[in-house]
Amino acid sequence: MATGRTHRTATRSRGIPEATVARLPLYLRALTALSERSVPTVSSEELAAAAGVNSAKLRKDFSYLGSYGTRGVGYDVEYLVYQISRELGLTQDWPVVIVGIGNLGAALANYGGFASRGFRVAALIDADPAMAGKPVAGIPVQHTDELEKIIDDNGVSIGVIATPAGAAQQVCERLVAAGVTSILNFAPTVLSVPDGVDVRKVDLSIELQILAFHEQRKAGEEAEAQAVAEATKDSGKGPDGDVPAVMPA
Amino acid sequence: MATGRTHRTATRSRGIPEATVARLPLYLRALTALSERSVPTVSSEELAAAAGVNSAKLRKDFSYLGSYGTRGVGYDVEYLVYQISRELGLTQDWPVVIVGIGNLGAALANYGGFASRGFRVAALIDADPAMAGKPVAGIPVQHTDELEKIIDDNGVSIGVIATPAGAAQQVCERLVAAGVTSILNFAPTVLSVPDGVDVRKVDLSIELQILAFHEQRKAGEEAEAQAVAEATKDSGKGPDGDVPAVMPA
DNA sequence: ATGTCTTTGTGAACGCGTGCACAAAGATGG
DNA sequence: CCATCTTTGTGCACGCGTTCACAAAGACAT
Repeated sequence: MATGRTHRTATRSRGIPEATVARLPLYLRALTALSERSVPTVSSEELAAAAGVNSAKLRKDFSYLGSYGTRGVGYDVEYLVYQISRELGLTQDWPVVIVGIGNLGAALANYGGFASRGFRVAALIDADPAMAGKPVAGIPVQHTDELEKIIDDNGVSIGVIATPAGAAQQVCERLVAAGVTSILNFAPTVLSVPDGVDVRKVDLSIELQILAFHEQRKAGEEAEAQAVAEATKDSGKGPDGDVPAVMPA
Repeated sequence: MATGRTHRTATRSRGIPEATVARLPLYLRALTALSERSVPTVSSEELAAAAGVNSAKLRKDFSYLGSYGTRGVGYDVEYLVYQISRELGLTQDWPVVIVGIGNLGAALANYGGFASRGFRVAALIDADPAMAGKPVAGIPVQHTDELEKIIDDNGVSIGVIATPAGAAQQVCERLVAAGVTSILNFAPTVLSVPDGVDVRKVDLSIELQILAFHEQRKAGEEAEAQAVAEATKDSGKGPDGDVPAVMPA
């Protein structure tokens, strides 16, 4: 979240590092799967494999929460599920509004992963009057005019923005003014928000571009000389395809 | 296990830090906006503000690419757009397949951000025979049986998985076997892939859970004493509000 | 009870990323 | 041509996150 201001206050929060917080949901998911298979206990090694992380990292992560394991045995699955859920605040109900019911907004509204983890879609909001009243995922879409009232009535503190980029900042400001303090932004824009408001960004285009970078590098390692020759038509920059160390000024 | 370290050959890549690569698309977007407004040059300070990052960080990021700025002036917008595009591999065409045309898959297919950045949706693939032939975003959906042929015919190296969690690993293996080496995974599962294959994950549920954590903490800072008193009914846990260190099992 | 075996919890080292602060580079004006 | 002013490029220090490696803790068998 490079968006707004410093989240320094958030980092220091409670001794739990941000990186650890980001992994807790991962552990929780793996643990829930184990729980459904009625597995009573699990070792750090096994759980780490299921979550796709290093076992030492997992143990250190858990150590921030407390000593919930038993040496020689492992972790009690049910107990750990509860502890992590509580730590993440999932034992309470989080009403969420989704603003912008296009393709993506509709997909989010239909996404089952929300309801199963303490999140409840309190309302769907769209600026298009033609959408108003139309049910999406069983919930009637409401017009943007109602935004403030909806937030207030439902005590919503988490908002999801799935509008076009042009509308995102304005929607963001209205959400914040109405009392929302956490925003999940799918619009390809940098949102600026006041201190105390958390913004997380999900950007499909950026993820693909990062993949493309690595993909290009992989391809370049094979047919490298060819690519360099191709790029040499440049101004004074010359071939930079692979020269790793020094760069010509 | 001697040195069970099979991953991270990618990190060292070309001297460009991973964190920098992740920001390049951000800069590129800001630069493109400037380009459309016909702004000829931009200083690191201005561009950093537009991208929502620190200006020193931006300059350091660019320094990994080369010396593309002019002291006392700033950066030439067009030139920088080109350089970053090239660095990210966006000057070439990347055919992409999307597997799993549910709500999310359809949203992705309709997402304009792909086409505008060198990505081309080569095919939509779904396991449901009823979907076959049905056009989504103007592209007819094809059945999973065709997967290998599609990948091969189009030279696809990037795949997007938008299937249910249960199908993701299997789809992943087929994609990889067919020649895909970069995967963007929207299914809430940990994919295991052979070395040399890059996976990036986008998980809506996890993002929300991270927000919930911060939101809970924010709420807890106000009515903290009350929450602690409430939680004291626990086993041996006692007040967890701020005692991070020792802890009886 | 005692020894062995398994697995946790963590101290310490290391590497990466960030931000400061400044010298070098170049533009601009006289 | 020289002085001044702007802005880049980067050396350096610091803090966070990751990983190793091992002692402590407990289960379990004898």
